[in-house]
Amino acid sequence: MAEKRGAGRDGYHHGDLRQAMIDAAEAVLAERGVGGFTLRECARRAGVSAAAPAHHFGNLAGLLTAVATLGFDDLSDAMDAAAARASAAGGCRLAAICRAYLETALARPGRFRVVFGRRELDKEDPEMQRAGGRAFGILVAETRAHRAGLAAPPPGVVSSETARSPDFAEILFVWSVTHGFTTLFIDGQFDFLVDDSERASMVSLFADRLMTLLVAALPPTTRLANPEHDG
Amino acid sequence: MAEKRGAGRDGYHHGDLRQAMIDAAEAVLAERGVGGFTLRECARRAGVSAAAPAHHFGNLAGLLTAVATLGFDDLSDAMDAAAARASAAGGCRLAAICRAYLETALARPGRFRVVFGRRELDKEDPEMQRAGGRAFGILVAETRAHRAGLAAPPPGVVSSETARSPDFAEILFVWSVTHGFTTLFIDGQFDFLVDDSERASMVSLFADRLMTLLVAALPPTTRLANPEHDG
DNA sequence: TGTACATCAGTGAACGCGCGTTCACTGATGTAC
DNA sequence: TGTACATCAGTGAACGCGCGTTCACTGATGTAC
Repeated sequence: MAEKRGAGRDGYHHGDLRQAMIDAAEAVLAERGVGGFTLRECARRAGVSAAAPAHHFGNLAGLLTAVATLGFDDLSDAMDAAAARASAAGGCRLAAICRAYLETALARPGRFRVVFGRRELDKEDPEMQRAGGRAFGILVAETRAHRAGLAAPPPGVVSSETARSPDFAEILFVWSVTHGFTTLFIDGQFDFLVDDSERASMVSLFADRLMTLLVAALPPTTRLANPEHDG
Repeated sequence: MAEKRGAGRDGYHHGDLRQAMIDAAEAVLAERGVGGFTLRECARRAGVSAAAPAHHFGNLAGLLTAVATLGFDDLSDAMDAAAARASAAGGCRLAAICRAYLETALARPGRFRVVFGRRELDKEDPEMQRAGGRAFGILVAETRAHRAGLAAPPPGVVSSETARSPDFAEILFVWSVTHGFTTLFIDGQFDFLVDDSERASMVSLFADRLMTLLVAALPPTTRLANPEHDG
């Protein structure tokens, strides 16, 4: 568990400590969760002194921000891939991206909690802002395309005025169902309802039924896409 | 902020340290959130040594469990009251309890996070189990009554077999939307979309629209209440 | 009405812990000449 | 091809902190007789 080696390991310099720290962070998150996450423990696993990470991340928030950025991009990648698969199979893209959101979180709950949780991140970090905007943009675009009856969203439709758009409530609705189920599940709220052996099959079963309800709930856009609004 | 006095304060014995600790815990949660919550800080605010709380709560988890129990009962009380008000006004009870859930969380986000978060609670505590079951029971009963077109749920209908009932997905759906919106909101995920001054009005506006979508999404029960199932 | 005594609910000091960060330092590398 | 030197990315020790919990203790109360 020590002895992570980068390409240029020479006994003194690590070679790729930045990546090694991020890998270690993932492992710590998986084993101990966000609450047990510490800089020193990550440094220990990367086989490096407690002071070394400061050269790469500045401080704890810097490392967490890097993890959150990865987490956002993971969500986006998973959603994009799921949407493409759904299109190819003639399925519902919106249900597919919601399910991808859930599954990404289940695969790495610790990382998911860094992304959406309460530990201090560097909110101004441009990489993280980009990654967050990308993920949100997918959700917005797919929700709109679904309501408009389009096979897939055209590129580049998401504006920064989303919060004032007439379909903001529908977007939040989709996000809320998906995020709510995900959060309740990974935080163990269903544990008292279903025993361990059934939990995995429960996700699969209920995720499908939830997505069906969700998709059915969304009223289609009443006019053609791109109406004049906000006049 | 020190000098909390119970009925029997005598300079040595506190009188009602148990209640004072819970009050202090609420204040700490409000100011610092779950992450900054410590036993010592609560003891300080209650004006008592760090060792004193052990006589009442055993340990940190004991205090958190007491707070979570209160949190559950708060949710239940708010939902019950909202449902009664909705009935009296001829409104939708289900939308009313969901909105009450949201508003209870917004009023005390720290406490809400203790209830649904990741800090260690004593899961075996019978009072907390009772309170949790009560809150969940309201959600289940109101969802069923709504789908069945009843004006209000009959008393005592919630069985422990909820997870196997045919309407479990609908129940989880209602919970997910409500919990998801609540969580996203209190964890600041909408901050980048809406500025501070607009946030309060946003809750009010979108909560209504979300509840409308949610209620519209629920298919009515196809048969009369209480079909034979699970045979 | 008095008194011995058990019990309860505090005190304050201490234990041992791990944390994030800073600091002066040093080993290794790359570059200018 | 050799060498001085700046820069980068490590080290290890230390700082100061606050935490949860334990421990022997003690002040106050209530109860049995």
